[in-house]
This record gives sequence, structure tokens and C-alpha cells, in this order.
Amino acid sequence: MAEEFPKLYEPGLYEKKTYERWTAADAFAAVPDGRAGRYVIMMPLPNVTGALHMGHAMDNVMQDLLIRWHRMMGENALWMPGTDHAGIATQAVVEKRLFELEGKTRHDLGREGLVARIWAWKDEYQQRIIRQQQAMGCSCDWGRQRFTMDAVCARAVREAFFRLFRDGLIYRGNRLVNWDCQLETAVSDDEIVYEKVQGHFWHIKYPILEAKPGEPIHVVVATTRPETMLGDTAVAVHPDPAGELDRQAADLQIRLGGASKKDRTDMEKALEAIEARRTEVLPHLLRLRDMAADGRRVLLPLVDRPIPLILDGWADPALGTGCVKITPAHDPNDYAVWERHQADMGIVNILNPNGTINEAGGPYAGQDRFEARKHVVHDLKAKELLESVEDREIEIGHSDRSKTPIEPYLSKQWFVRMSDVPGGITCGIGTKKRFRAPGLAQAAIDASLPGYKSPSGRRLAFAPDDERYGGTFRAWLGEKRDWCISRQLWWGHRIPIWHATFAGRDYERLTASLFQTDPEAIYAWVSDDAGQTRPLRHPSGLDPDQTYSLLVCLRDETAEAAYAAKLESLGLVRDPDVLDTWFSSALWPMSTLGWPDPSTAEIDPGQRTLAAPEAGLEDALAYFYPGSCLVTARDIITLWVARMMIMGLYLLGDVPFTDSFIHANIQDGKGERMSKSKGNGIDPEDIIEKYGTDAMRYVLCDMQTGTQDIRLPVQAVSPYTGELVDLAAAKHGRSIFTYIDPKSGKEFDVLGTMPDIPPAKIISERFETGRSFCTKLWNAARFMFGNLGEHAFTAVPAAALAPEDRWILSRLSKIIGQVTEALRAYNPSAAVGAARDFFWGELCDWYLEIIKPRLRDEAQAPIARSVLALAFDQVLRLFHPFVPFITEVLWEQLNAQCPTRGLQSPLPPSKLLIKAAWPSPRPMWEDEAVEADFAVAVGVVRAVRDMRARHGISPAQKLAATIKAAGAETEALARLETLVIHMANLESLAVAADAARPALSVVQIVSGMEIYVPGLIDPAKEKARLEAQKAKLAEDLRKTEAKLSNEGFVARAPAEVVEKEITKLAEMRAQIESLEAGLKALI
RNA sequence: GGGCGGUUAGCUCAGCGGUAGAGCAUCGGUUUUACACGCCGGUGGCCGCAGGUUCAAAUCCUGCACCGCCCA
Repeated sequence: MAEEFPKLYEPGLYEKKTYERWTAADAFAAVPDGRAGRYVIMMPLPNVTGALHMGHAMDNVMQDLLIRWHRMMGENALWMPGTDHAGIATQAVVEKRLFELEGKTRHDLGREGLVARIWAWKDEYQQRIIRQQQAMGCSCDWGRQRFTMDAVCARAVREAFFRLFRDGLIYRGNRLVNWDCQLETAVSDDEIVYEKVQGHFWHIKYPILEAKPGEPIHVVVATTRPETMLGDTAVAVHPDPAGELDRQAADLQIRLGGASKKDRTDMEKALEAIEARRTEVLPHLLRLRDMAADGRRVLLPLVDRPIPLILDGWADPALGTGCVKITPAHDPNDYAVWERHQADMGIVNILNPNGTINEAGGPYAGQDRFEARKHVVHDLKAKELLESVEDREIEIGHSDRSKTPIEPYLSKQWFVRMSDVPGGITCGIGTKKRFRAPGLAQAAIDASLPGYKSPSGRRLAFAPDDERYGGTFRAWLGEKRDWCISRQLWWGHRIPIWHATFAGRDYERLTASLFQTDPEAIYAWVSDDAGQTRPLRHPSGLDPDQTYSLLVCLRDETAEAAYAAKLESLGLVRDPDVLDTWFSSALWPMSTLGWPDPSTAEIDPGQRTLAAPEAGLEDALAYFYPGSCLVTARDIITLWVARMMIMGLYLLGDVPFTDSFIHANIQDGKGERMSKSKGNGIDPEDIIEKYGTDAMRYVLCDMQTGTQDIRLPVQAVSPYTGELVDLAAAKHGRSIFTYIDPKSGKEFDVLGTMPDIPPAKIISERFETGRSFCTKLWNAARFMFGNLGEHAFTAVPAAALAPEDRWILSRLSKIIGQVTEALRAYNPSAAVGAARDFFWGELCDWYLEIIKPRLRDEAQAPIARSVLALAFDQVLRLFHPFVPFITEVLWEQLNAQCPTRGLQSPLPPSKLLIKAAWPSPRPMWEDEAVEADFAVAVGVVRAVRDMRARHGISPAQKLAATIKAAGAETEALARLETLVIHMANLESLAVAADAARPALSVVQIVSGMEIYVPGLIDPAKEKARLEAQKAKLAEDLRKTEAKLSNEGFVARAPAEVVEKEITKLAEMRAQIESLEAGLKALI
């Protein structure tokens, strides 16, 4: 059998087959049973915008590592897979492609047509993603696979919306949002990227109306967006410009005290500038302030609208002209000003959803905003109202999706109330875990605080640095900004609200029929223009002449069927918006398990049931919620972790998971975040094809050390030569996505989208380490299989074990503990490192070499075989979560040749390694004495090898070694004599306390021992070496002496540290003496 | 502008109070019947800079420089 094992492990021959063995055995399935121990990971759903890259690979491998480990520990382990519809992102790619390939916009296709296209796109990428995940070895429960727009998820979304709406935590409001004029939708703050661009700062004169003699006749304001003047509704000046300048100057003076040299210069300049303004600008501002107090107005040019001069602190007397134009509908700061001065000023929206100027812009109506900008500037210049133009670097927010400039835009949007609510909120309504909280955000903040206990005794903790990531989490939630959940898209969960505006006097007519309906199916609020809401049943104080909104939410499809037509006949219309994607992903930890009712959840044919699998057992939600761990990257803390916490606490009264494992982001060789759209992204399948899945997983685990992001220098595989081209060093071709192959001088494309340029795969040589590891594991196994034959279990008495057996078992027990502890601490690198150092550095380098003679001797072989098989059995288990394929393949062979392993008693068998038990440390195997003996023996063997290498003595030449050693060392060497002779390839070994140095021999001093080996000495070389060693020792000696002569050290350092220094001192002195003797003997 | 990280061998990263580590690269030796994707041995570091705390600092504190991320 063993002869059939090739020298190299070829992953491609085994991976698919092995994956099929797992699925055939339903090894990934998690079904509620009697076990109390359960472990649940909800996959942070990748979105269907595109294929996965290395960052996702890291995420998936970390999850698979944890789930396999917990599964082996005997827990009921569920890894829930699925994908996210990613509303805006997916619609944007599909629209972009539609335009590029067919020259069409979404309006050419219509809502249904576009949505059909997006579904097709989703199907394609969902399949691709699943294929990638399966190639990576992901052991998720595919029988529970979900998509955020599946029926079961859609039902959860609707139910959650209904409950939030009913509890007054969802409202519709007029808000300034970030508007994407191309996609015609609001986008969240997270979807904006800021870019510095060269722009202009236009200074515009507004004539003052009815200026009295001696008063200025115009006021100058400045803007980077001149077209917004069309929407100006006021000009502001500071109410106390002199005081403000004083305050700023005082502030600078204080900061100047603690500032660095460089900052000082800047601050001093700023102070001078403020002083200058006192004379240059302040008198003018004081006059304007008085005029504003007097109710004076200015005439907005071009549209000739009188607007008030107002007093507001937003106008900074230290900046520009000290006056600012106020455009509340198109600037967040100005909007805040408007909120403070609603009685005195208006609010004018000048934009259409597509970014053109609307009728409020008068003569500019219909023009695109950038076109209007040119015309406004031109017309102002013609009227001599343009005072000056400055060049200035300005920061512009761009939509991450459409890459167009974002416009602040006033529109009606839906919000989730994150802030504290008067009287608080009730979480977990309808569960046994009800509790009160000040508000949604605060509930989540509290759940992350040390000492917090949810109703089930849980708390959210971040790994590997709770303080740091918990801080990020709380800082973001602490702002308690209401969450804008509406998106003007066609792809997503449509908002289940019907609404209409009505006059107060029509209230009875409109709502009479609604009173008879079931409040469990339909819920309504009446809202006025200021956003004040009141429940349908208590609409006290409605003004007959005022306009109100009636907002009606239909709980589910049954309610929709029963009431939608009625509502529409009353004139209500369904809101066309869809929900922000994060709304549905926030529900992922529960929607996937069938919330609100697993027994009636509508799942795909063939999927695992969400209801209780049999009488007496729990349903999926009851059994698997709350889950265990969310595995993700740092930037997702606010997007997912925070929102999942909020929804989990609010709807189910408990945290959705207790641990949030934050793993590293992957960057390229230049330190840029890896992404496929940047052209520096690696497709995991390309790595798998070249190096194998286990190699990739091994390296990813090894790289995951702590909080450090990972730089992964990437190379392109040249389509011309097949050689690797380092992308950090290569020259670009005609675009940033193309490079020049240095060998052939020809161009290739790393995105694969240029029609006339050959595409190149992106890989990284870093994965070679993983391939080497697999080869090593494979060959160690090959050696074992070749020596094992058909080995049957026989109990081995402890007394029959050789020292090397006791040593390797002692090491094994300790390493099992270390690997387990490192995994528990979310340190995969330390875990795989400990396992690797044991396997490679101890088992292979020493144990296998030591037992080779025993394996060739039939009398001694059986015990060595038993220990070897057992050690290997444990090693395969330890490595399985990291490198599942190769270990499973080797496990099968081990089972074939040695079906029962163990020392005194046999271990329980397992056909598949994935289902085998995780090893535990065996304290009875641990043996400090034998480990100490080995340290001595290993030191001697290494010293002899070093001497050979340095003096050109062939490794094949047997040597007669003499060692001058005493006490413990002598005894250890006596016990391990044959081992040392074998490993150092000696012909004889003589150990004595008074051993004399043989003539013409080389000496090496190792921890209290002097080792002599006869050899052809080059006296000059040897002298130089000894001198160098002596110099180093002398330096160390000097340092130690200095330390010990320091009274502070002797008096204050712990006794054992001082003791150690004294011992060291003596040892070093003895070694120097020996070296001197050696040097003398050379002359 | 605010917050959070990082800066250790040529590269990628561990270590986080008691004499500097790993992998890769590099140099020398080695085809010994598991493995040259291997084995044996070596070279290579003012632990970013400047102060401070301490008997003792890569490690703790402060400041600075540069790089990154997040938020405005």
C-alpha cells in the first residue's frame, strides 16, 4: 500500500473526493438533538456582487477552523451559510453592465425587467461563491443555505419592520441624506468615499436691501458650489463676532503651550491672522450684526428672492468674509442652521432626483447641476456680482457605488430610532427574556460592557482585543444616529407601508374603517409635517386645516391580501422604496433559523427543517439561538456586529452571539487593501489550483496572528512566459490594471476585462510554505505507512517504553494543551505554529530519526510502531481543522493499516477524521526528567554537527567523541548514549568529569560540557573562531558583572533573577577558561 | 480636524519588563532506502527617533517622524 504513495501530495487528486466523502456522510449537518454543548457560527453573508477574494478566504477559513475544532470537541456545531442581496451594490453593477454592454438604463427595462436581470446575476454569482467556498473546504450546513431575499428571510424582515414600526421605533422624516444622482437613491455614510480634488472658492456679492446711508450696500459670501446659491434662504453672521474671536484666540494660546515646534509656527500664524481680522473684518461684521438684528434683508441675485440676514454661530468670524450663505436643503450644516431659525427663514430644494435643477432654480431649471454651475458663475460675472475666485483643494464625497459626487439632498426617508426614547423601550417582547433598555443603540452598547449579563447570562466580547474593538463598537453606537433604512432602489425588500396625506378634517372618513381591523395585522400612525407622530386611535388635537400623513403597515402577506386593496381604494399608495441591505443582514442570526416561527417557515424543497426534528426536541431557533461567534474583519464591526446586536436584543431579548472574532484584513505588497476591483485581488481558486487548498489554509492560519493586518506581496503569472511578475515592482501598461511583463516587454491585464490584452492570474508565492508543509506531512506519513505494515493494537506497559517514546509522548501531551489554548484565545497562528513545531521539529527531526534502527529490528519494532501510530493519530487530529483534506486522506490510510491505536487502552475508532474526537492532554505522559535528559542529548548532537560543518568533516565520517561533563549531564548522557551515538553518527562516546582533551581535536562548549571531536583542524580558522567566541563571552561577562555590582539590582531584583545571574557568571568564567585553554593548545 | 493601530533580520510577521525569535530569502555542506517542496550548519538586528519611569525597557509612559485604518 505504502508504495502507492507518491512522493509529493497532489491536492487535486484528493480534494474533491474527500469533500464528497464528508457530504455523503452528512458530516456538516447540524440538527437539534439532546446535546447541551452547541456551537453556532452565522456566516457573515458574502454579497452576490462578485466572486470571493483572499479577504473572504481568510474569513471563511477562520470560520471553518473554529467550526471543525468545536465539532471535534463533541459540540453540536452549526455553521450557517448564505449570501446577501446587497441591494445598492448589486443593482449598481448590473446597471453599469447594462449600460456598458447594451447602452440601456434601468428605465428602459422597467422595474420588473431590471429585477429579473439582477436575479440572473445573483444566480450566477451565488453559484460561483458556493463553488469557491466548497473548494476551500468549508464545512457549512449546506442543507440550510439562505439568501437574504428567500421567503423565510423576507418574512423575518417584514415582521421586524412591523414590530419596530408598532413600537414607534421606525418613523418617516424629512431629512438631508447623501444622494446619489446617478442611481437616484440615498446612500449611507458608509458608502461614501472622500476624495481631495482641485476646486474653486467663489466669492459672491449679495446686494443688501434698503441699506441706510453709511451702511454697506452688499455682503460677500463664499462657496465651492455656486449653483447652490439658488437654494439660499438666508445669510448668517455671528451674533458676537468680537467675543468669538477672543474665544478662538484664547483657545489657541492654551494649545500653544503644549504644542510641538512645527505646530507652534502654524498656531502663531493663526493667532496673528485672528489679530489681523480684528482690524480688517471685525468692524464690518459688527455692522452687519446690527443690521441683522434690525431685520435687514439681502436680495438673492439671479432669482431675485429677498432672504433674511440672520444671526447664527455657524458663521465663523475668523474665516473668509465672516458671513455664510445658508442653503438648508443642500448642506448638512446649513440644515442645522435652518432647524434653529425655522420661524425666520425658509427651505428650498433646488434639485431633481437625477441631479438637474428643478423649477425652484428659475432660469436654470432643467440644467444638470454642473452645467448650472457654469451658467450661474457666468451670469454673476456679467452682473459684476462675482468678487473673486480662489483655487482651493476641496474634499468631495463620492458614491462608492456609482463613483459620482454625492449631493446632500432633502427628501422623505424612513429611519430606525437609535437614540434613547423617553420612558425607554422593551426588548424581547413575546419571549421569556423581556427587559427594558433606554433605546436600541444603548441596549447594544450595554451588552458589550464588561460585567453585563443578558437575560441568559451572556455578553458580547471581541477577540483578540476586546478593549480595542469594543471601543470601536461603542464609539460608533454612542453617536446614536438614527439609521436611514430606505433606499430608492428596485432590488430589495420593499417597505411594507401604505401612506397618504390628508387634511385633519378628513380624519374620520379616512380612518373609520381602519378601526375595525386587527391591530395584530395592521398598524397605523398619524404624522404631521414636523415629524410628530401619534397612534391612529388617539389622534387628539388634529387641526382640521393642517395636512397630516397616514402611515399604515401591513404585517405580512396575509394582511396584505386582506387590506392592501382597501387601503388603495382609500387613496393610500404603497411606498416604492426598498430597505437598506443591512436591515435584512441585521436579522441574519435569527431569520435563517426561521424567526418569527420556525414551524411555519417556508424553506426550499430538500432543505433541513427548521421545525423541531422530532417530538421532545427543540426547533432550530430555540436550539441554535443565541449563537456563538461572529467571524469578521474590523470594518464590519459597525455594519454587521452592531446591527445584529441591536436586532437580536430587541426582537429576541438576547445577544445573537457572545464572541466576535475580528481577523486581519489582507493587503497587497504595497499595503493597499486587497479587492478584486482594484486589480490586486487574488482569487482563492487560483491559489488552490496552484498550491492546493490545504496549503492556502495553512498559510492563512499561520498569518492570522493577532490584530495585525497582513501584507501579502502579490505576483502575476505572466501569460507570455508563465513566470511570476512582482506587481509591486512591475511597470504599468496603458491603464492601472495592466502591467508590462519585464521578460517579454508585452502587456497583460490583471482585471481580465481588456478585450485585446491577455489576462493574467494573480497569485502569491507566500503560499509555497503551505505546500511544503503538506509535502512534509505527506512524507512523514509515507514513512510511517512503510514501516507500520498491518499493525494490530496490543497494550504497551509503561515500563516497556524507550526514553524517546516517553519523550515524544510527554511533548505531545504538552503540545495538545498549547494548541487547544491558542485556539481558545483566537490565535490560529500560535495554534498551528505549536502543532507544526512539534510535528516537524520534534516528531520528524528527532523521534522518527531516533527510532529508525528500532523499526528495522523486529524485536523492538512493535512498541515503536504503536507509539508512532498513536503520535500520528493525535497529530492528524490536531491539524485537521487547519488542513482538513490531507489529514482526512492520511487518516483513511492510517485506519486501513492500524485501525486501533492507543497505549494501555485502545482509542475509540472514527471512520472519518472530521468526526473524530479532539485530543486532550494526558498529564500521565508528561515526564520532566526525560525532557531534561533530551535537552542535554540534543545539545551534544547539535554541537557535534556544528563542529563537522565548521571543520569540513563529512557527515558520513564516524567520529570518536569525548565529553568532559559532570553530574546531571553525565547521567543523562549515560541514559541516552546509544541515541547520541546514532544521531551524531559517532563511533564511540566517552564521558567523564576529568576527560582530557585529545590531541588534534576540536572543542565546543555547551552548557557546562566540553565536547571534543578529533578532526583536521585549520589552526588559523579555529583560532579565529575561538577568539570570536571568547570576545562575545567576555562582553556578556562584563555586562553580567556590571549588573551584579549594581547594588540596586542585587537589592531590588527578585532573588531567582539574581541567582540566575550568579550562576551565569560562574558558567561564563568557566567557559572562558576552557576557551583560553583551547587557544593555548592550538599554539 | 478627532479616534484607533503600526514602525523588530533583505521580505512577511511573532515577542510586549529580566542576555533578540520564526518562516521565506541568502551563504556553506549534503543525494544517508519518508521527504532537495528535504536534511545539517551558518550569516544577518543602535527592536523608527528623542526624552522619562525602573535595579533592569524592543516591552511601560510622554513627545516627534513616517505609514495605515476608521470617523468628521
